[in-house]
Amino acid sequence: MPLTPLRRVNLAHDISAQLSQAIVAGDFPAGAVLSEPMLAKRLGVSRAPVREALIELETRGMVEFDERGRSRVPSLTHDDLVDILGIRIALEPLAASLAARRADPLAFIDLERNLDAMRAARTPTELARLDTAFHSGIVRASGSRRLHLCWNVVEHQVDLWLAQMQSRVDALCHQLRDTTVAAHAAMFETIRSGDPLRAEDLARKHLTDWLDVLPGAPVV
Amino acid sequence: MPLTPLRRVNLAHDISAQLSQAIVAGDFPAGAVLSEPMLAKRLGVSRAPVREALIELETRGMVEFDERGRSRVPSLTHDDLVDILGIRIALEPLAASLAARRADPLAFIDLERNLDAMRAARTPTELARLDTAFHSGIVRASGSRRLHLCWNVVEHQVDLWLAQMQSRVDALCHQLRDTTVAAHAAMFETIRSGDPLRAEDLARKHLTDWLDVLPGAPVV
DNA sequence: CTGCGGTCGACTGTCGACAATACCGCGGTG
DNA sequence: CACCGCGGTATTGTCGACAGTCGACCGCAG
Repeated sequence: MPLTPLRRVNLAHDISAQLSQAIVAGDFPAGAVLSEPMLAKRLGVSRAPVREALIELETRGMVEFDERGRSRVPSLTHDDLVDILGIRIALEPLAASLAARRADPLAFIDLERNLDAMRAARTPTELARLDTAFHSGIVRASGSRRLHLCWNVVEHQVDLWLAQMQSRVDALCHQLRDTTVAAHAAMFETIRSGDPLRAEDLARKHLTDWLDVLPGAPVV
Repeated sequence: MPLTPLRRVNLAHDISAQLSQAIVAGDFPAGAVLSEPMLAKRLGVSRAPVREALIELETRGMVEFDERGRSRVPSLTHDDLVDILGIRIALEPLAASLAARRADPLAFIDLERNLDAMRAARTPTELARLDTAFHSGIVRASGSRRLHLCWNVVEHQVDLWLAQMQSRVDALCHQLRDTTVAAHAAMFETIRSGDPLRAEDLARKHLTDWLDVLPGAPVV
């Protein structure tokens, strides 16, 4: 073991992650107010780290501050969804291209493991989670810290969307499961083979396919 | 007067803006440690809002936390610059396209004013600031809140870059001034005329031009 | 019954304080 | 002379507290 002694704890970071999960899990529905004392009490900590976590989530668009400083879970509309997808179509092909150029074997392990997990996944929720994780993996494989910062925004938005349209997503995932896995596998192979242009195209195609299929499933 | 009652103050937000400016102004060079007590003392506030501002800047990549929690100004390399430009080439054409589709007259006023200011600008620093502001204006004109969140990351990176390579940037700006103004004017006209495809192309071209000119000016 | 003012509770923004920890320089020791 | 331990200092992470403010609720006058 490399014995990499852990960095000092940071409650704010943990709280941020936990809050994300809670929101995605539907614990705080769209529009819900996240009051700091309430969260602090539930988490058994003081308000300071809670505030810091909320600020972090705000810059990623996972919570919104109203004019009075209260944080709420934003509610997404169908337009928001198209908006998010547009940004993904801009960013992810770049990530795939960079990943293919970089060819980081460590990242490949992650991606491959994700593919296996996806083939074995049972519940649609699990499937959706793995789908997002795969795309995250590609961004990480790109090796661009800044692209990753941007992606953080997008990822949280996607998570939000998954939380708010769970039923639709479940249906779609079930329906598109094989297609998705095949598309991911193709992207992975192309990236591993070191073909940036084709990887870029595949990533774009994979996302625009979603754009095509979504209007057929009008959201809420 | 419309009497538009002001939202409650938030020191953290102001501090964040002021810190950005200070870093860009070269007050804190790359690698400098931004200790919370020092900043709090200089700003005449307590550490709490300073911490919150630092967290916000961290999610935008304008400061980095080391393993011990200290925040530092990141130092950018030439690779980082190419990286940033790559992301801009991914995001800004999308912004231009959306802006053309949206055609928000209010945003147009901003852009036009910026163009005028740019034509009248004297110092290269002023020119660089206006250049970034123009691109920000296009992102704002796109009307996409999420795109704006992503852009925040990029903008701060560009600011950092401007701060750290000031001499090069000054020289380039002076040299490219007319070209830049012309490109901006063309983009503005295209967006106002409501031609998304052409706006997208122009934005991409404007940025890839930079990509071409930069290797000729090796950084540092 | 309706509209108004006053009061109560809750929440945010900010502050100062405390424990824990890592760095720096110094003195002692082999 | 080199090395190790040690205290002082600075900084972070966290906490509890306080003021200001806003919304909700209630009683009262018209």
